[in-house]
Formats: sequence, C-alpha cells, structure tokens
Amino acid sequence: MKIGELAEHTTVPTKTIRFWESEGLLPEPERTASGYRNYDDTAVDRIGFIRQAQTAGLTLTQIRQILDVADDGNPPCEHVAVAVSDRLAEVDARIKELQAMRRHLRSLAERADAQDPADCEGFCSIITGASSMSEVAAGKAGA
Amino acid sequence: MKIGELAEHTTVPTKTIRFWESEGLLPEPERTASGYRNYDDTAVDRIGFIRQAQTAGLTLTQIRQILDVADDGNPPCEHVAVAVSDRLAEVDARIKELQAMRRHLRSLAERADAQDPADCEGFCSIITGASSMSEVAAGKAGA
DNA sequence: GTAGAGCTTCCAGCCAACTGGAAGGTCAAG
DNA sequence: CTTGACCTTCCAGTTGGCTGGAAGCTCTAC
Repeated sequence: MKIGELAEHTTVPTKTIRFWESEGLLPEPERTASGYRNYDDTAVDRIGFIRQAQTAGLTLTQIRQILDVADDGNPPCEHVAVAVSDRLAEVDARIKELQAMRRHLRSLAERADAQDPADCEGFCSIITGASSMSEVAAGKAGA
Repeated sequence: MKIGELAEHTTVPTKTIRFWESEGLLPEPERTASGYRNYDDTAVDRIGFIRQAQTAGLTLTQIRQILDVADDGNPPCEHVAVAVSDRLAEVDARIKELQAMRRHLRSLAERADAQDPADCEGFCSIITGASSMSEVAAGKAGA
C-alpha cells in the first residue's frame, strides 16, 4: 500500500508517517520501481501502537525504545530486560504523577461544587485555597 | 517591589515574570522614574495563582482566560470549574492509556525474566513483534 | 499529451513555555 | 569614580512533534 493509503487507514498524515520513519519509529518500507514507499499490513498495527503509546503520554523516544526492543529478535537479553524495565519504571512514575494530579483535581472539583460564586473575591479560591499541593508538586506538571 | 524581590518572594525567575507579562498573564506594573518595574503585593497572589493553576496542569492560555474573566470583575469560578473538570477527564483518560501500556510492558518484562541468558546465543526473542502490539493498539484490552 | 493528484526530498517554521545572552542604563557601597 | 549587582529591551535558542512549502518526478484518466 502506498503512503497515502496507509495514511487514510490510520488517519495519520503522510507527513507524520515520513517523520516517524526519519525518527526511527517506522522501518524503511520497500519501494516501488519508481521510488514510492510500499507498505505491508504490519505498518498499520505499528502505527496504531505508536498512536496508542502517544495517547498514553509516552514520548517518541520512549516509544522508539520499546519498539527497538520489540524489533530486535536476538539482542543480549540483559540489555533488553533493562530497557523494558526502564520504560516500565517511567510509565509507573508517570501513572503515580497523574494519580497525584488526579487527586488534586478531584479536590478542586469538589471545592468548585461547594462554592458559591458570590464568595469569590479576587482570584477564585477554588484554586488558591486548595490543599494537598505538595504531592502534586513532587512530580513536575506536564500535559 | 522590584522584579528581583518579587522573583524571590514567589520563587519564579524574573525572566518568567517578564514572559508572563508579555503573554498577558500579568498586568503591566508601574514603573519607577528610571523605568524599573515596581510591583505591589497583589502581584504575589497572582503569581501564586498562576503557579498553582499550572500545577493542576492548566496551560498558560487557559490560565489567562480565567484571569481575564476575573479581571473583568466577574467571578471566575465557573470557568475554573470547567477547566478543572476538563483537565480531570484528560488525566483520567491518560491514566487508563498508561495502564494499558504498563500491562504491555509487564508482559515484555515477564518474557525477559523467563529467558535464560545462556539461551541467548543469537536467538533471543523476548518479543514477537506486531502480535503483542496490536493488543495494546486495538483497544484497552490488555495482556 | 496534458491535467491533476500523489509521490519524492529537503529545509523552514510553528507551538508551548521558557531560558540565555548581548548591549546598555541604574544604583548603593567603598 | 569605579565596581558589581540589578534592571531594561530585544533577539536567539531549546525540546518535542509535527506541518507547510518548494521543486520536481510519477501515475492515471481523458
């Protein structure tokens, strides 16, 4: 399948597909005689995986490392195990950060529910009056 | 108070304070005869609000919108509540994605653990590529 | 045989949220 | 009067992930 068709199947722009290839997330596909990229079906899965991992908040670098491990059929096992457990630790840390932020946001939301807007002077105390910041502050805010 | 003192009180760098001003998050302060910025105490609160909103994961654009409402003399509570609950939904979704990714990585790690390094002479497939990926890519049904 | 869509490469620019540095003005202390 | 900290503006660069556009080749249809 040509890059445009792959783009359509995955709803990922051709530009992005080429970019991911250049960043080592996608293997160089076959080419037609005229130099067009020619993908097989595995590319669809791989792109799906990348999108999913991205949605989970992993960086392309992290995703590439996971894919590198997945791609390398015969690496030194130790190296592979370390790479995977590094990724796992990062994901765990990220989940913890987000759970702390979630608790923080829950408490802000509760405060918002209980708030009479008439009580608002200056800045809304939904945010300024919030407690339990230290948990959140421990992990840097991210998106 | 001069910008350096404000920076010290808030632990926000002078560069960042000027940047926030240029982005419309902070009003232009008075100036001394020699052109130095001269802040009053409200600047401390405002900067505290911005930092805390950032800690909750809001973007500067969202924060500016909230501050604009507040500056118009309206209680920003409703906007804050909306921003917070939007953010909460985002964080919840991201945690779910990360948990799916975590299951994927766990299964990679388990396979690595189960492997005897001695068996790794040119044949060590901890991963079998696309098949285990598509589980994660396809949906939240994990390993 | 020509129009137009689609492909190629490469280089530039954008967003967020700063951060660094140059070039110069101000101010209190010694 | 000079040193050095602190202030001013403006412009450039950073990181991560694209995204746009130019210049040019290829394929398909009419």
